[in-house]
Amino acid sequence: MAENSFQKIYTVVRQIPKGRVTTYGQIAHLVGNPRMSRVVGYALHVNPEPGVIPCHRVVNRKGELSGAFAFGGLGQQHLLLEAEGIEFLPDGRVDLRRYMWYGPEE
DNA sequence: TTAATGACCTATC
DNA sequence: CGATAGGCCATTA
Repeated sequence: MAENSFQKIYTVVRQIPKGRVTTYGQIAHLVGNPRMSRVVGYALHVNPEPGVIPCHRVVNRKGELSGAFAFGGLGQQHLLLEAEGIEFLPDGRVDLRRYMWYGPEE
């Protein structure tokens, strides 16, 4: 099935521990294709199962969340991440140095 | 099947 | 340091 790639991405995103964030490139790396970063964004864009897939824990390389949020907006993103204990920098980004999730190894 | 698009990343000017 | 260009992969039309 062509959705295999998507399924893998959703699985990885679902495995993200609470109170932690990761980047599209990192997810792509966990999926097995470090260059699938764009496809990762596309997979979350369609977001076939909102509420099940914590897209708010997926940020870009800078630590910023994508402008198009399928959950309800950046406001929801801010609340969700804050509710998980994540602090936001004055720039509106997340501190990847502390909350960057490097994989199921933890 | 070909062409175009995209919630990205990296390199260069 | 900030902005621009190109590249990579999969999905959709």
